[in-house]
Amino acid sequence: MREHPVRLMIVDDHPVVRDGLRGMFDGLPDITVVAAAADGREALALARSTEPDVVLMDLRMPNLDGVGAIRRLHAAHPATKVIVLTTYDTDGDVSRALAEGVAGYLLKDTPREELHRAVRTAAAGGRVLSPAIAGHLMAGKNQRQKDPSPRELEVLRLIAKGAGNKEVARTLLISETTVKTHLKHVFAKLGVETRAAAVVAAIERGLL
Amino acid sequence: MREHPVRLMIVDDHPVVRDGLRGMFDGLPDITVVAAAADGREALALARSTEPDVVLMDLRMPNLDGVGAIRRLHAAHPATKVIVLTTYDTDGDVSRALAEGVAGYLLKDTPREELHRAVRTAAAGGRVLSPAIAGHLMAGKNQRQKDPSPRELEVLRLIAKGAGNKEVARTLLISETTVKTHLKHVFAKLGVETRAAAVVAAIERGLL
DNA sequence: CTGGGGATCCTCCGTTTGGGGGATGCCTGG
DNA sequence: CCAGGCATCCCCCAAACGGAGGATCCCCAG
Repeated sequence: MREHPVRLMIVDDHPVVRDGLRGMFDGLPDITVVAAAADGREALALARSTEPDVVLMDLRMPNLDGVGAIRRLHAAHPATKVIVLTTYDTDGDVSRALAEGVAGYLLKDTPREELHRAVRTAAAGGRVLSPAIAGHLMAGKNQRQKDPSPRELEVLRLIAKGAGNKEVARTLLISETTVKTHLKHVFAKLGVETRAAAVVAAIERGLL
Repeated sequence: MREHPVRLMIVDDHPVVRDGLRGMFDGLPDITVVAAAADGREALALARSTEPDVVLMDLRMPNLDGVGAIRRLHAAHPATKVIVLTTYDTDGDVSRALAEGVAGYLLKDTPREELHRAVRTAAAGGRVLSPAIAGHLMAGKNQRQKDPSPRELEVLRLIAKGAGNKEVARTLLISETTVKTHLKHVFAKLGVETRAAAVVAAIERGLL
C-alpha cells in the first residue's frame, strides 16, 4: 500500500504522554515519529518543517488548543490526517472535532495495538473512533439539540458564576427580559429546565 | 543515602501514560520500575508481590480509585510512599489526597527531571508538590470553607441534574424545608448564593 | 458531660425564576 | 427574495427560590 513509513507527529502538552506515545511507536517498521510538539503553535511550526502524514493530538492544550490547531493544520497541510487523542469524551469536543474533519477520535486508554491500527488507517485515508465515542455519537444523533448561540453562552457563563437575571442584564447591557429569553432558548437547546442543570449540561458538552 | 535503587510502581489506567512513565525512568541507576498497574485493585495486588518503595499513581481510575487505593495501600504497606500524579488540580482531590498522607501531588505536565527528583525525595521521606498545586493550597488556606456534608452533596447532585426542591425532597424522602436548609448550608460552605453557582463550584472542587 | 456538627423539620416573606404568549429588526444562506 | 436564526424587547403569572429566624434529635470528640 505504501512504500515509505508513515510520518507521525505527536502533539500533547504533557511530557509523560508525549514520551509514552513515542515509545509506543518505537520499533515499528511502517511508522516513524518525526516530531513531538507541546502545543498547537509548536505543532504548526513542526508540521511545516517535518511534513507528517498523520498527527496524533490532544485537544486541551495551552497557547493554541485543539480545534484551532486542527483548522490551521488542515488549511496549511490538507493531506495531513489528524487523530484526536484525549482523556475526555464530551460531546461538544467530539462534534466540534469531527466538524473539523479529523480522521479519528480516540481516548487515551486506547491500547497500543489499536493506536497502531488507527495511525495506519488514518494514513490510508480511513477513520477511527473509540467505541465509547461511537456510542456517544449514536446516542446523540437521535435527539441532537443545537448548541446555544454565542450570546446565549455569554449569559449562561454569568449564570454559572452566580449572577441573577438582573445582574446579567446590567453586565451585558441588555434588558432583563432579553436575559430571560436567552435563557429560555438555552434551556430548550440543552434539553433542561433549570439554570443549574443548564450549566452542568454546558460544562459536560465542553461549552463552558 | 541508599544502597539499593528505589523500587517504583506505576499506577495509571492509560497504557499511554504507563508506558510514558516507565520510559521516563528507564536507564536511571537509582530508580527501578518494578511494577505497573492499571487500577487500584491491581495496584494493591502488585504492591504485595513487588514491595515498591514509591508508588506513582493517578487519582481517577476504574475499579478502585485513587483515594481508596491510597488508604488501603498505606494500611498494608505503611513504609510505601505514594505520589499522586494527575491531570487535574481540583481542590477537592488535592486536599483529600493530602489528608491520606501522600508524599507528593504532581500534575502530568511535570517534566522528566522533576519526576525523577520527586521520586527520590519521596523515597527519602520528603514531600513534593507541583507549583500550581502549592499555589492552590496557599490560596485555599486563607479562606478555606469546609466541604459540604455527604447529605448536602446528595441534594446538590440532584439539583445539578435539574431537580427542584420539591423533587429533591420526594427523592430523598425528606421535607422540602430540609432540602432548603441543606442547600443554604451548601451555599455558605461553597461561598455562593445560587444553585447554579453551587454546582459549578462543587464541580470545580471535584465534589461532584 | 458538654459542645458542636449533622440531619431533620418549621414559619414568614420578598424576590427571582420559568413558561406562556407575542413583537421587532438584522443578517445570512438558499 | 424569503425563511430562519439571532438578538433584542414587551406583558402576565404561578411557582420556586433564598434569606432570616428558629427548633429538635443524635452522635461523636474533647
